[in-house]
Amino acid sequence: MLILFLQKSYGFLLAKAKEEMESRFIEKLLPLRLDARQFGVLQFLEEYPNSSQKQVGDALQIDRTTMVSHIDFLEELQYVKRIRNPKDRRSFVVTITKRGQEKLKLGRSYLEDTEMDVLSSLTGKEQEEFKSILLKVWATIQKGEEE
Amino acid sequence: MLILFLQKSYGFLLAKAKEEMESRFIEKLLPLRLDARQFGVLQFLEEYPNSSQKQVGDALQIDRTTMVSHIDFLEELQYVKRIRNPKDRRSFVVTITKRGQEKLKLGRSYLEDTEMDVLSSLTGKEQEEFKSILLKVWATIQKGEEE
DNA sequence: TAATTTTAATCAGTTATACTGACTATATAT
DNA sequence: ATATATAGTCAGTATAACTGATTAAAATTA
Repeated sequence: MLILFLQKSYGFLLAKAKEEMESRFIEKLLPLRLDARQFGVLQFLEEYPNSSQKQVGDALQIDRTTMVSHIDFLEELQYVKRIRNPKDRRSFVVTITKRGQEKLKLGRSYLEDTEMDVLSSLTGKEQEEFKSILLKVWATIQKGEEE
Repeated sequence: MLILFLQKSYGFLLAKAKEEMESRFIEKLLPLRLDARQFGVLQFLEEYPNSSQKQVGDALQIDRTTMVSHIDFLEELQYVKRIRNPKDRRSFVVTITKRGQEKLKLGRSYLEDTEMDVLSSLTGKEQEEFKSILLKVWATIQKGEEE
């Protein structure tokens, strides 16, 4: 198939790379019964332990009602626990369990495997450049969101 | 907010860049009454005129029943026309109309504007590298799909 | 201190989107 | 001539996130 306008656009190429990365990752996550979003929630909770549902949602841009379902789900799998925050009894302190940490560790290795598969055609130097470019773009996006 | 594991992952950064690109593009497309997917269909039809719904769907990975809705929608806006293919009366030849071409042209300029906005923090050289890296990744993905 | 407003989480119901599977009409293969 | 495969359609389903109302608790204000 000839090169299309679409295939010369950053937007299209980004979307394709993202889809490929995500679909491969989701497939690897399947046995852990997690999707990419839920993996993200777990990872956030490990790095920012005892966050509230609101804090997780704000950081990962997940709607409050959607957060309820995610935490319900993760709690059912015993990957996290809700504990009432004694300092603010409206909110929960959400903690990742031992089991959750184990799954998360596996998930991280799956993510790294996926990334290396999808980026296998790039040289080490290109991979570095790619990361640094993506970080620059991310910084722009972050700046835009502050306003 | 400190850098998270997530923010060091290609998958996460790709997803964020893609989301930002897409949401800004969708917003710009709003007055044309198109979303990114429908824009893609129009662009494909301009480059591969007289494709069938199946051919568009195969190229852009859109399900056959979803293609029906997209073409219904585009036809209602008079951006495309369905004409029975006399050589195979099961299928349609889908053609982009004059009006569709005008909207498409506008859409392309919006896409280029969006891309330049999102990638504004990159130098010209970095933008080139980014494109060439994304094309390499795309080639890998394509190869994987052939099998 | 009492009354008011704001906030975190929840829940029922809605919306958007794409999908499954059955069906029609036509074409291809046996 | 019969059987099988294909393009497109449609009704109904699944999924996922969202809207708006509600509860309980906290913060603000009077």
